[in-house]
Amino acid sequence: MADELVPQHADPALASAKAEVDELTSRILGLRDAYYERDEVLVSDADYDAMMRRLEALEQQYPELQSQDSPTLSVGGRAATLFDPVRHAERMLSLDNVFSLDDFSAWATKVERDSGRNVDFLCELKIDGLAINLRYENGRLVSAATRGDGVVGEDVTENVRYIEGIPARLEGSGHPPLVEVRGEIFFPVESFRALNAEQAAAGERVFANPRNAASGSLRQKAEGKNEAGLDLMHRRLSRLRMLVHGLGAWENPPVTTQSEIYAVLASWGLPTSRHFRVARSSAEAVDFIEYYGEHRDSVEHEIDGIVIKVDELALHAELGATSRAPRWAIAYKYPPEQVNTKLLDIVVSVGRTGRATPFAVMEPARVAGSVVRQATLHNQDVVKAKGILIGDTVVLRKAGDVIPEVLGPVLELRDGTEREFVMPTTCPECGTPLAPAKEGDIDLRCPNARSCPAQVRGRVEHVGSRGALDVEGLGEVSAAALTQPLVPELPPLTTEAGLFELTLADLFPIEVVVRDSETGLPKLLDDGSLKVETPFRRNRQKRDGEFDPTRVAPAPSAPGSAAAPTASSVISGPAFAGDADSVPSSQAIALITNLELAKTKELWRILVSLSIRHVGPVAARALASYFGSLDAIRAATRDELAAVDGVGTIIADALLDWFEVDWHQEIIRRWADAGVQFSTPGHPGPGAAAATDGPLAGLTVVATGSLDGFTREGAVEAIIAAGGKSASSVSKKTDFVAAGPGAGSKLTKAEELGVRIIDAAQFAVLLKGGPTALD
DNA sequence: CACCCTCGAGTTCA
DNA sequence: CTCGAGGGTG
Repeated sequence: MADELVPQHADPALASAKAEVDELTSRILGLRDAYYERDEVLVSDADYDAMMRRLEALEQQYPELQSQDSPTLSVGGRAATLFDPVRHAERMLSLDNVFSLDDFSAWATKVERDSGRNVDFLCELKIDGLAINLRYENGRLVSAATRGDGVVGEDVTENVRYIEGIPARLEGSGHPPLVEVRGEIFFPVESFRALNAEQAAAGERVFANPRNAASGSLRQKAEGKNEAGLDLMHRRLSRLRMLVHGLGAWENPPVTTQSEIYAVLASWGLPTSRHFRVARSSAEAVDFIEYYGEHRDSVEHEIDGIVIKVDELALHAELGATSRAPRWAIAYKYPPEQVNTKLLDIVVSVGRTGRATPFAVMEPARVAGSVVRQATLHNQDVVKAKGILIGDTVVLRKAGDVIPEVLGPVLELRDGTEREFVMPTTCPECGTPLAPAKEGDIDLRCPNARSCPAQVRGRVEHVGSRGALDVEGLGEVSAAALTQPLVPELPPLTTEAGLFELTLADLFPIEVVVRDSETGLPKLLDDGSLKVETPFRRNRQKRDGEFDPTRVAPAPSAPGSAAAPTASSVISGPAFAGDADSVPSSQAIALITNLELAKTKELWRILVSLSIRHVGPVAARALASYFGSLDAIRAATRDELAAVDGVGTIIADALLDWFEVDWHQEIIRRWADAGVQFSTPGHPGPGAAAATDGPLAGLTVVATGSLDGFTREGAVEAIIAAGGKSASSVSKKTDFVAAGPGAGSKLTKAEELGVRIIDAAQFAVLLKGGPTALD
């Protein structure tokens, strides 16, 4: 869907914010002009400050709205006092922005109407860097200046001389005696990563993004530096690059189009971009926009949009310019991949393994198409390394367009009220002192595995998860409901030991406090009492006659599982039909039914659901197929366990340790008593895994994306059933990558490594007949 | 000791 | 889906 590749800004809040930003910008610039040029004071300082603060706030919320001549960028004149001012020979205009394809098309239509004919559009990448004006006199570079406010910029000539690719002297001939060239200075993404790695290693501040790095590098001052400092400064400058994209006034140019101008610039030895195209229609321009929306990462620099210019120079004069921007060009801005937002707090959560993980709680912010309010910070060292303080404005992005990540603070916006994050010494859920699992570990853990509510809740949820017993109806919400105390009684589950003993009567009384999805605070009723829900019971329907539990359809039974219990078999025995007013909800019946189904699932799934350290689906499969039963695993020695392929001494120790613990033994006993099957029927007993044969013997296959005819799980099962190895990541050892639509980085990796990629149909053929069937 | 792999965690969407 | 951490293997 095109909308997804290039999300539309249908957001009305954005549109009104843009109007306000434009209004504020022009008013403030007008006031400044009056003040600096004519010594007129038109508003009070307080009003002026209020306008600036409002503009800053808006730009912080919507960074894409910040124009290059925004007054917030030159506030305080800090940079202007460091570098000498330079007056540009010709005003450097900025570009108007559009934020949706519809708005772009509207602009193109208007341009064609005003021109009275079809128009060719020159499309190029909008580099996220610093606008620079180079002045050449008689072919020699005499001045390089930042954009500044468009009229006066800062003189950075000496620094620019160290940038590779900017000629001190123009090549060829035919250039006017005085010519101004416009371009963008940027930090290539690769160099930026290297720079930040070096900065971090040296304990220096890291830059939030390549643009900041470019700006910081270009604005370095030589004064007061010793030899080593100068050397460092020059090395950093030499990593910068520039691409030129425009030319100041040129009387009677020998060309008629903008694209020809680029050829001329290149012939003078100036660096021009390879990524441009002349579009014969606005539809072709849209193709260009969409293409680079998907391939933003394939370019050496960051891009924040696409610039579309009318190609024909004669039309530039005809269309003219407003006071701020030309009418013959527009910038299409992609939704930002990075935004600024406020770090409200750093909170620590405890997972099922007891690991204490700090995460950032932020003011909700839109990034790459969704609203984010939390992001993991991994551990206290990462918090420190990022240098963020609670209360900071932070840079937020989505790694791989999915996972929210806090990059770092915006140091300029600190006001002194920020405070450092202190890692708690006790578990935020149960108060037990946190400690590393072993000497030297960075991660802190809550050692109260048995009764820490967070860990019990996490483990119960884990049992229901897809990689374990895959119990429909046992997710985050039910796990929390089952493990929360029923004031004043104990919760239905104090550990996972009782999970398979649950009955409808146990679920029936559970009440859950309803929380506001925005604030996370409990909702209150009008009388001030807590609003609660009863997810496992609902009011008896009076009119529709009696409740008939057998009419509630059970979840579809897993293929191959014999004699799936039905809803009626769950209810039978000491039937439970609720009380006078209410009956079990369909959720309650589904949960009990699906737990019943889970008892006879494959041994490896049972193993995974025990939450033994390091025993995930892969190790569990290896153990299950080798030993065939939990008893055999329990009876095995350390060496016998470690003999299993994929299991080493550490996992062996983890298993032995796990079986030692008495409440773990209780889990096994009670699960077994409740009917959980801890063995694979028909398994011959411990021994080498059956020699793998089948069409895929000896082959490693990775499935990614949505493969027609397979679920994710199903594809994995099919690979194993065919005698192959199903891996979760692509490496040199991978033989095939079966990729469907929606495949992401794994597909890229496969292309990089030259691993053979097949589609769903070929995958099916491969499963049946092996690799030879493909050719 | 590299490499490659798996585990575990957090997050967001339809 | 991606990352860091840490295990297993050659």
